[in-house]
Amino acid sequence: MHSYTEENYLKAIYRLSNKTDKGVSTNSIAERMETKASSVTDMLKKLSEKKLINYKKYQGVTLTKKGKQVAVSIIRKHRLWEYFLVEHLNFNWDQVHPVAEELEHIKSELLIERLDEFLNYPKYDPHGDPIPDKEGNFPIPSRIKLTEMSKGQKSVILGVMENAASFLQYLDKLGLNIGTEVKVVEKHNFDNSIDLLINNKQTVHVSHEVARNIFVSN
Amino acid sequence: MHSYTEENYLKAIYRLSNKTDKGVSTNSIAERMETKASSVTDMLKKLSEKKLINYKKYQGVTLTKKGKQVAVSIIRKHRLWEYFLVEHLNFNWDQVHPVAEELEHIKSELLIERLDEFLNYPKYDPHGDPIPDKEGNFPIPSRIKLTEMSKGQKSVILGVMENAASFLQYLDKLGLNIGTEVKVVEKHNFDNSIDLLINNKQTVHVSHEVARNIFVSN
DNA sequence: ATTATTTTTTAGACTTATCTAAAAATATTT
DNA sequence: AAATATTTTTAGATAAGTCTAAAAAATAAT
Repeated sequence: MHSYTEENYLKAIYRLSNKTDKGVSTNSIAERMETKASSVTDMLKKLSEKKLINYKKYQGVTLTKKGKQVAVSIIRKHRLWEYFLVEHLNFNWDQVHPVAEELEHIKSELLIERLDEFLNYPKYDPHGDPIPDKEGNFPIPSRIKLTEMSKGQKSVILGVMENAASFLQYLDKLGLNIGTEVKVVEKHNFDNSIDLLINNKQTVHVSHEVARNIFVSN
Repeated sequence: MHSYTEENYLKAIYRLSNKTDKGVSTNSIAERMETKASSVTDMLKKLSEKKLINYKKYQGVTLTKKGKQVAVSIIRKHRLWEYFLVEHLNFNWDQVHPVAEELEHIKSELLIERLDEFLNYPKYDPHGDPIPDKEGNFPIPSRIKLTEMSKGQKSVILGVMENAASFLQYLDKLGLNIGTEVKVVEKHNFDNSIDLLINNKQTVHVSHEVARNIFVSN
């Protein structure tokens, strides 16, 4: 069907598409895939021939319906496996990504349906990212960035934008996890950092950079 | 580390080694891998350079200690995944092989250790094949072929030698599964077929070809 | 022990995905 | 708008794994 590599390109293009409404540039793909622009161009031609992307030279690319379907199905597999690893094999949330990166390419349809059933159709992965269903529909998330909360407001952490292990470990250290209750005690204008009261117990200080990578319930 | 393809060659050589005490021939590998002898030769050179096999031109190959370790670890992963698929995802025993064939190449050490723990350290896969432990040691099997049973003897089915889906489905139809109690009612000399009483209920007739692919407890 | 057959290896070509270096197109600056 | 800089594409090479066709070695047959 599609090669491991093709699937990874489609996934990368999908992710980048969500950040702009224009076409995705060759360089941005190269950067994300940690490869060279010339390699990207070669692959774009191939994906275009397979009708997985819309591609005109120098114009940037968008996914076709078919391409989007493939991308979403890979993301679905990735997140279901992450959920499995954390819930059943006792992985930490900062350990699952590289393993799921491999598991997401296992081909069997039956496997992923049965896994979904076994896990009881989870809606969010361990990082709080939404898991699309079999038809490719995402659960409607009602969440805002932590930076958008106002002073005195209370909320619950739903997920993160950045999945790097180092970031997740830092959050663990601060005591910030999925489900943690937070209240904005103070917002500092000079650097946009925030003082948070967590679970009505201790207070922690988070930088703007950290806060903008955390989603809370709305 | 080792490529998907290298791992498959090592697995094939390991399996073939168990059938002869001489070195494994190029042609036999080619047949098993459904590839051409010339491709096999190329790969043998590569595996030899990596010290995974002992190879001298025209002589046939054997696995080195290192090569055997890799092969056994792949088999371990394959069988643990098969067990998972049948026990937790409700796969039938004739559906698991192709999926496990992919899953066995997932690299994470932690994954397979945790999976083993989650499954409660099973000793046999759904086909009755022994699962080596982390150190590569197989459980000592005490089993004989169904063809070796004598008239009147009672026993329990422990496993099969042939894993083709069509064969497994045929066994299902006959009512023969892992754990099924069988008693040899009659052995027919002219074609070596056997009449079996299963679970003290119905009697079935199995050909020599079928019987020699079934393992029973000793 | 020579010939014939089978097995195995070599040589050269193809495919997929990658790279470097250079050319072409687009964007930015003055 | 001309010059400069950036982005993207092309051309040609490389590595892994495969293939066909032919050569070399080993085995079997007369």
